[in-house]
Amino acid sequence: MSKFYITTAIDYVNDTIHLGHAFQKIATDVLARYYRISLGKDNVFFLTGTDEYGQKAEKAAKQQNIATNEFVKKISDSDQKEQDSLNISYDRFIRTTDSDHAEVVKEIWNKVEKNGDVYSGEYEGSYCEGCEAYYTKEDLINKKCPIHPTLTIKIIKEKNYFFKWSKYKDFLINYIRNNQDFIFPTHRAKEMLEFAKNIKDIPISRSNFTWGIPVPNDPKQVIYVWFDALVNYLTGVGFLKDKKLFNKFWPADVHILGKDNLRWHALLWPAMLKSANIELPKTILVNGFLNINGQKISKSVGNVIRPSEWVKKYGADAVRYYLLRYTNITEDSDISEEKLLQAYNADLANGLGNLVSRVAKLCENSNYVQMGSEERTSSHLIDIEEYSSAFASFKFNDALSFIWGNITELDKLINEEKPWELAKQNSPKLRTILAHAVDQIQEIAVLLEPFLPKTAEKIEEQFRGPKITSQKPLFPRI
RNA sequence: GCCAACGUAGCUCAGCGGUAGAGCAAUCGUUUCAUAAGCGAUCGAUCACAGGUUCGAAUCCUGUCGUUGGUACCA
Repeated sequence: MSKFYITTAIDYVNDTIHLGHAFQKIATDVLARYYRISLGKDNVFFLTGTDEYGQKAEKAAKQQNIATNEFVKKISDSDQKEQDSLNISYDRFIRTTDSDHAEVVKEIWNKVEKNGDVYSGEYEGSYCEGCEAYYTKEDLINKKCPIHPTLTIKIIKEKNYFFKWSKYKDFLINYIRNNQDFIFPTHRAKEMLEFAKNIKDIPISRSNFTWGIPVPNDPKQVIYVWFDALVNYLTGVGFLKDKKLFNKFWPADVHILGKDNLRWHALLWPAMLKSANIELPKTILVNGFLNINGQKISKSVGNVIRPSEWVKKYGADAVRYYLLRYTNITEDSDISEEKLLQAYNADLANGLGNLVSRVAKLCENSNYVQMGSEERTSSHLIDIEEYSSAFASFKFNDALSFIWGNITELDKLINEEKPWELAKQNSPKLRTILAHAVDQIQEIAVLLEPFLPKTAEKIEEQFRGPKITSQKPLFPRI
């Protein structure tokens, strides 16, 4: 692999992102930072952003009596602030309302249409005016909407443009079967294969609201949000604007997304790309959801926490650490502030922070001078098998366990060699032990870079030499 | 209802056919360079439950229960 293009899901702007979204952003950021080290900074592109069109956004804006474009900007800005608080190192924060995006969406629409995959049709469905949404017959209870049982369900016909999704049924099934790496974890691929068997054409335009990108040559219709949103992955790397950038980075190496929108990424997106004659992304990584204290994160439960709230209390690196160390990215995980605190004290304060303190103080007390502190060749260190294989299979918790194993080992070694006694005896062995300890600390710092960028930087600075001095604790005990 | 994943010590997870593992928490001991930190030891699991296959099953098969996801136009 010579380049790495990774994307997060773009978050829908009906509300600011919470810790659940942060989980995905942090994982993506760790991968981006890891590949920047191993492939070089210029060979990685990291895209994230906000998904802003659609009826829900329009409705939410109306409720708050704000112009829709102002409303979505407000949420998008606060999403970006949340990501920044976590030190997410995106190369572009895309908004689907960005002007270059609309151009790309229209271009894709035209390509798909030219390929004969767009046709005008009529969508007929059971419509609830309370929800402003269609229901399938199975969803209805006694032929009534489950949320508005007093209203009558109307059979509404809407003229729409349809995408010939069904045309790509066999292609999709074969593609998923023949490319085992396409959907990760693999049991999600099975889910998609089941669904693909019954794939039908879908309407990709709407006429009952206006907040969207207009259909080319038919301004009465707007493009369906998913058709618009997925295309952001092309816009983000300069599909029309910057051919050089696009050719370098496309196809995407990893799309990371929540399990709730897998279908669109695993089935609709590849069909759209195939129709437009554009190469398909390599891997779709499905992340699980976070629960807090065993409960779903939701407004109605009242347990929504913004990432920045935890960052304020514990620091970005602590939140990043906790969220990836005690979870499994592909599965649902349960988190709590109490467990975060436990991890903070046990691993960051007592483990990493204390080790850094004790080695620094030992160096300071013995007037240790770091000789020939040449730049660490980070990319070499990152080739450590146990570490890199964890990244290859997206096992962030394993990579972190490996680093903490190194921390424990160094602590043990210091206990055994007792450098403070060697200092009293003026033993020549002291220098050797300290040199080894400093070397190990530097290695640990490199391995930490993707996960705890700020902390790694502080450690690298502190141990660069020639003189190494004791500094304020990295993670004061709480 | 149907399809699928998951269910291993209080917690987070590893093991996926050959005498139950790690880290955290708890308890005890020990060191003093360090953030009342470190290190060692102990405690702690009929591997969801019930059958089956096998010389042997946490590991394969069947069923039951529980959790979660999907079951199309919802971001």
